[in-house]
Amino acid sequence: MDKETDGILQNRPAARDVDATDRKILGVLVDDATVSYAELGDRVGLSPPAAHERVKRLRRSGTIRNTAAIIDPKAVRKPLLAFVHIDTKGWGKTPELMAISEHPEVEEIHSVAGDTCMLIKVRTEDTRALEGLLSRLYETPGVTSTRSYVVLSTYLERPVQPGITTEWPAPRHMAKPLY
Amino acid sequence: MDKETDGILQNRPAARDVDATDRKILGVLVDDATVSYAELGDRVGLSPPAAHERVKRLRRSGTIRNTAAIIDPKAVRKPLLAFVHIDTKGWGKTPELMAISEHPEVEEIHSVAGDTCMLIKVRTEDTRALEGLLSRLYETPGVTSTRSYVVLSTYLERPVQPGITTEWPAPRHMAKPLY
DNA sequence: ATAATCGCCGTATTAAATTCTGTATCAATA
DNA sequence: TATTGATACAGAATTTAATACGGCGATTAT
Repeated sequence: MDKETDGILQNRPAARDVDATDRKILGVLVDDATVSYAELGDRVGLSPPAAHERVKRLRRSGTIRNTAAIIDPKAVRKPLLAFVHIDTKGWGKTPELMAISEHPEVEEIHSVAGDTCMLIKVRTEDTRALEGLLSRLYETPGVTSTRSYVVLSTYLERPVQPGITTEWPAPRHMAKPLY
Repeated sequence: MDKETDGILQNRPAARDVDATDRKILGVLVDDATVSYAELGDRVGLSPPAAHERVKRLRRSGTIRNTAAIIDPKAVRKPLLAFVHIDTKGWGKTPELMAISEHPEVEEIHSVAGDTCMLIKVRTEDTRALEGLLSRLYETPGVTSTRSYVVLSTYLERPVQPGITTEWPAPRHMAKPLY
């Protein structure tokens, strides 16, 4: 199918009403938006360019909001993401923190304001691997467990542009389910 | 984007796990599945054919369940559909039924088994037009209202192939929301 | 009646999808 | 360690589809 470069908020491209042919087109595209305009035209009784025109209009008018891939959540389930509080003897680049950061599962280490402990973000394949990692972490001299952590099972991570978290309304991809 | 003719239930095309690049691809396609493979490749750091291969695999493995148009329900709301019981003096092609069938809003007329009245299916733009039609119908000599009807507001009608209603499990388009 | 508009078709052109071939990389194996 | 096989990729070539364009018939407005 085509890629429409002109935005949705164009200067009002004649918002005709959705007729029977349009509904047939929508019925096809809801099922499978990867059909060619030739096949689409065949199914609804139009020539390829005519079908193309219809779809373009349906997109511009917002009747077709989007054309999106529908993802199987099970297939894209990501490994576990855990935020773990740990106690160390100090802050900064102490030997304990150096040792912790050696583990590839540890992605971030934060000094938490108003608290005497560190917060680390770790990512593992499953709970078993998470437990193994934590026990290994707690074996590090000077590191003690606070038994305070959050474990999340993420689906699909999406990059967030710097700054947009302060925008309002929220950017579209923040409002959509993360799969 | 492409149209995959080979079915999903192929003989197990190596269900590799979804890696970081796949997730990037999914992130793009969830937002907008109309991007070309060239642009998709650009965004995830692959050549167009490589991106194509990845997407093909994601489709075959079922990770990408479908690529569908997302429709604005408000834009495709259909006129009212009403099923109305009416009393007539008889069955068959009586003058009353002929008069009723003259109205273009009347799409079907049924003789109902085990009942002495008729069931007609009518379609109007809105409730106002529906009321007007009904009052006109009831003005027909020999036709009296039973004050029994059902009014539905449909979104998008989809043709149903003859016979499939007896199939099990139900065909996919029966299970999907009708917009 | 006449002009204007709209939606469509057929054709031509452009762009993208798809195929093909060679290559680098990694893993398993002799 | 060398070798084989499989995998994923890039680049070029080919096929197919998307898109632009011109003209026609029907409908609507003037």
